[in-house]
Amino acid sequence: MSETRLDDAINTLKESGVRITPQRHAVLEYLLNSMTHPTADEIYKALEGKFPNMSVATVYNNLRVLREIGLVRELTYGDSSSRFDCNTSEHYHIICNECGKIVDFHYPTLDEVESLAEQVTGFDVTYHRMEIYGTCEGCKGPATQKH
Amino acid sequence: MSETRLDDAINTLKESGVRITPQRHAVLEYLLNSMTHPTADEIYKALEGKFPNMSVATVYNNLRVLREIGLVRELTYGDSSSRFDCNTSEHYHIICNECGKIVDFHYPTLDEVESLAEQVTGFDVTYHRMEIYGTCEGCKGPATQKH
DNA sequence: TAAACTGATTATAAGAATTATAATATAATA
DNA sequence: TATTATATTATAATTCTTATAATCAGTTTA
Repeated sequence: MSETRLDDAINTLKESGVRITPQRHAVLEYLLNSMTHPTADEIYKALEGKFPNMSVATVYNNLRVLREIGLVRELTYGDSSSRFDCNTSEHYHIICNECGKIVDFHYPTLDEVESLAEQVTGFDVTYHRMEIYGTCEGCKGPATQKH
Repeated sequence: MSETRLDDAINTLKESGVRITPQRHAVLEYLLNSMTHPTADEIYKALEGKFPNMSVATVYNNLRVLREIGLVRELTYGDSSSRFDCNTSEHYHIICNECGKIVDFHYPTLDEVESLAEQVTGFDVTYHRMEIYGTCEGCKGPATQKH
């Protein structure tokens, strides 16, 4: 479905003079098709079958390269490891404090906040992030809590 | 200036049945008087002089206790280590991507977003976080970039 | 006051996530 | 093809955080 997005991303890579290696291509493709904001380790495990010799360092290196070009955004939630997201379509996240589930939440982009922040602080604003925390329906249940 | 806030916080500790040890008191006081959202290590280094025998684990333990009571909020920004904040007055943060500087940014709480999120997702919302990212005035300068 | 109990601190080790290093391999260019 | 530059791999090192066990301090009870 998102062939265009992948092509666009690869064009961006080419324009940046970054080589498109099989591993790099796979990391990018996996991120584009993934809706779950994976961690580096999850990406590594997912591509292990296709690239049995791939190192975890390669995943981190490629994520860094993709982030530097602006194709990928690194997000740190409460848990220990970073999560990675292709920052194409704007949306927010709501996160369950009990089970860690992450659900997309569509809401108009808070442009007003950004522009006011620029005026007040003198920063050049590039983006913002917002997460909502709470308890998901599954974890709200009577005695069925945690773990 | 913020004697009242410290007293309030200590009362909360007492009501929760948590012992008020010198180390715990010091961590709490440091956080209340600090405007910089320090990391655990920064707190440790700041109190090292007063408590030469204090362990880093003590700082982490106390931060966890204070967080569980609700006196302290743990924030994970882009960098590697968590930062801690006394979540008394509601405000947002704007963060410089170049130098990591964090500036408070006052804006009306986004209650509307929370209530809409509850309706749409079925979560029980407890709180939200929003951070704005950009380049601060100091880092915007001509060739004076990074580090 | 003494003894017992609970919780806190310390020192240390262990764990996990990420980054750095050096050697090898691959791709691009002349 | 030869040369050069970049990527990958394997491994080690760092950093942040948590777990463990022993010691210590404060509180309660007899």
